Amino acid sequence: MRVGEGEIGELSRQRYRIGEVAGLVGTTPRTIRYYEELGLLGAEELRPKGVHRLYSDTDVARLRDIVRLRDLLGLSLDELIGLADAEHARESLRAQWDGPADNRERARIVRESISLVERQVELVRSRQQHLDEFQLELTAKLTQLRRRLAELDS
Amino acid sequence: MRVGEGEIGELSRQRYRIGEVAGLVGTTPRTIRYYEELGLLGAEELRPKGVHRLYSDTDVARLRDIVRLRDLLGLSLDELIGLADAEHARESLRAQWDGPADNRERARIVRESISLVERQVELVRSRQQHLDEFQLELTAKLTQLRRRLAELDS
DNA sequence: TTGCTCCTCACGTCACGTGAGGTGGC
DNA sequence: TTGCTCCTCACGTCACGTGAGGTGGC
Repeated sequence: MRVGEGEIGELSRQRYRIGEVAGLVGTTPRTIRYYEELGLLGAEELRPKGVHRLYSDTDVARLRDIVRLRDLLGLSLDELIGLADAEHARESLRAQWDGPADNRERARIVRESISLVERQVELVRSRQQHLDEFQLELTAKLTQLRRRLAELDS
Repeated sequence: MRVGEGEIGELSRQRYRIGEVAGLVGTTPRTIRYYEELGLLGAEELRPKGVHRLYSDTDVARLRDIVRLRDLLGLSLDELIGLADAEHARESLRAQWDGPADNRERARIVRESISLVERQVELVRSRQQHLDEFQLELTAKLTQLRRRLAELDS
């Protein structure tokens, strides 16, 4: 988190306002503020009170992931904090990346990210299974009902 | 809802206590009471205050469906009320079934049930699609991370 | 009779929604 | 300068959780 920078060579250092971000990820400003309060987006960044919040592309990507985890897997925010640490790890990775070349440390961080993403994949799979079962029951119900209807119409 | 019955020929008129039901469907007594308060289980049945609640097999099946809809699709209780009316329709169907033979009315109820179940199937499908997309992104992330790790280890 | 589960308030909590009143940037 | 979006309290709401104190059935 370098301050007072303005170097050349930084592509797409786009900044978004909270309303834009909300629109991009499909949520509300209030929710984003709440997540910041909980520390879900990383350090509140010592923003002086009253000043408008600004978000980067990585912030947007992170929020999108969080919202998806929440909506698709139904995780509580407490559980989300654990999984969102994957992004935290990746950020510290990026910070490391430009620093001194400690490949051991870099590998450790990458492995940590991998295991977190693997856990997410597992959760998704489990969800899909439950949905598959549910769908089977529903279609069974449907054929049953249609059979009954056919009997009535005859 | 006949009272004071004890006829022969009624199979499995099993009655469950609220704690048993909670265990069977994977929720808590408090939640079941709350759903009854909202009318999700049909008429509160004029139960005198303080008397223990008793549930039938169909109540259990209904609750199981509600809980699944809630957990897998993330529906609000307001939305659930609409979908739970499928069960309501089926109950009135059953009531009709033993009554005078009005096949037209029966067919109407069955068609209504069908369309409600079809809506549920649609919701499930849409969920599955989103999960599929999410999983694709996650596995893409994974191969990316694994590649990076391989580079580091070399 | 003794436990265990049930009952009804009723307050607490989590994850935000919704104004109220005011300030800031294109 | 005028709107529009942003800001911070702060109270409301939805979907329950969690005791407190008491009653009921095997």
